[in-house]
Amino acid sequence: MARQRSTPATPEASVDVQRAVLDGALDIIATEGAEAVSMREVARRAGVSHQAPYHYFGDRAGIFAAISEEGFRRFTEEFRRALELPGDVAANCLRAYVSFAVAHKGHYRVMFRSDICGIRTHEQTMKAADEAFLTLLDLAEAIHPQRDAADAISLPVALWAQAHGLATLFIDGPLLDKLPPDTNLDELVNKVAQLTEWNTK
Amino acid sequence: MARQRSTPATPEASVDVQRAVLDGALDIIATEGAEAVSMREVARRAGVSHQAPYHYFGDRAGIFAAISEEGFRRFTEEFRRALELPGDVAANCLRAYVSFAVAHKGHYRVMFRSDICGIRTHEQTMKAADEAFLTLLDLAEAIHPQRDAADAISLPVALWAQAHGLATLFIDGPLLDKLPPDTNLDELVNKVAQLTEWNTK
DNA sequence: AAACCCTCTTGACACTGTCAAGTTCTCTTG
DNA sequence: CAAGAGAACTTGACAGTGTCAAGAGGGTTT
Repeated sequence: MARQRSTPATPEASVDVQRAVLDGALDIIATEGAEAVSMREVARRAGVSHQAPYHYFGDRAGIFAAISEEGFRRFTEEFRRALELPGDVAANCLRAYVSFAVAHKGHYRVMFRSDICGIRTHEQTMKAADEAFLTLLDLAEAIHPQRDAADAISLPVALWAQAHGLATLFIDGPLLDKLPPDTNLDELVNKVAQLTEWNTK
Repeated sequence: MARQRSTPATPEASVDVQRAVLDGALDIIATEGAEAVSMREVARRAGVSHQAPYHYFGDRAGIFAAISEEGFRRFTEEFRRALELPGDVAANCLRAYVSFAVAHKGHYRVMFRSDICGIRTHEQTMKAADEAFLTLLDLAEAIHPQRDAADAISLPVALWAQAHGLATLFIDGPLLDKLPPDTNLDELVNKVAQLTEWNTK
């Protein structure tokens, strides 16, 4: 009655454990919030001892860092796809951004919480975040290619703020309580996109 | 050597304890993040037993709810002042919004974290949040008074998203790491305000 | 004087993150 | 093919945590 796993120490199984730990954590984050994640609970859900997660992730922050990294990678992928879609690139990207956040609530909730994942100490996570930031610069470039080189940052920041604000308000904020219950979120995002004009004079 | 407080059971002293608990919590939130708040640590900082905070706030979420409520009240006050300033009302309010968030980091970090303060169970906090939301509607009205009654929500949402996004990126996000180190944040907010035009056709 | 409440305190419990020290398997090296 | 190395865990312990329960002491009311 020592253990349930049939092939415990193979590399294949270890990936399973790693994945199970992350999935367990993501599930808790999405349903109960990041605070509710405990090393022992994710270990329990993964069917391993309370110390197994430490082997892969070092500490609690390590789990969040891994989730953050994965989130930024997937985000970059999806955002790049939206960048290449025909039509209004700003609206397409805003939609993609918010869709990602809503669909990957667990990831998104962690991605911008540097307080819990100690991003500065996890190089891979930082690199993934940088990569994501580059796609944002590409969007700004696509919207307004010949803008002032001396102020290359205002438009990306404005774009990011709008998208990030919308996303966090949808996920965590008290916004949803204020909306009429039959509100279509996709439509609302579209309207916000139509409402916004970037003054590129 | 039973206790240090000279007048323990007077109402005046009780306000002190309440305030000390909140201030201790706010200090921790602003410097280390909300996760780092522990009932016992705030009690220790306030110089009371580990159960005293429970008397006033019920549980951990109660402390966050009280902070959130206080935050929304102060926010409403400051935002209303900005609404009545002469000049570009949208720019004034965006500045006021971001200033509030940066100056009251501890409060702001909690105000939009319904996961940790269980806002739905704290009526006073909800009311304060509603009040704040109303000021936002007033801003939308000031920007574009005769807008379509059937879509009264898009512009407030768009405004809120921009301000909230900017604020959270400044406070918690990885944005600051991406900016040139000599960036003036006030100026950046101004530029974003100038860059934005609300398509009110 | 008695009852009562407000403002706390002390004590206990199950649970948490994490350090330390095994244990069991697989894979490489001699 | 034996031996050692290392990966992938496990069990055990510790201090710290949130919170329930049961007071204790003063002020006010009756």
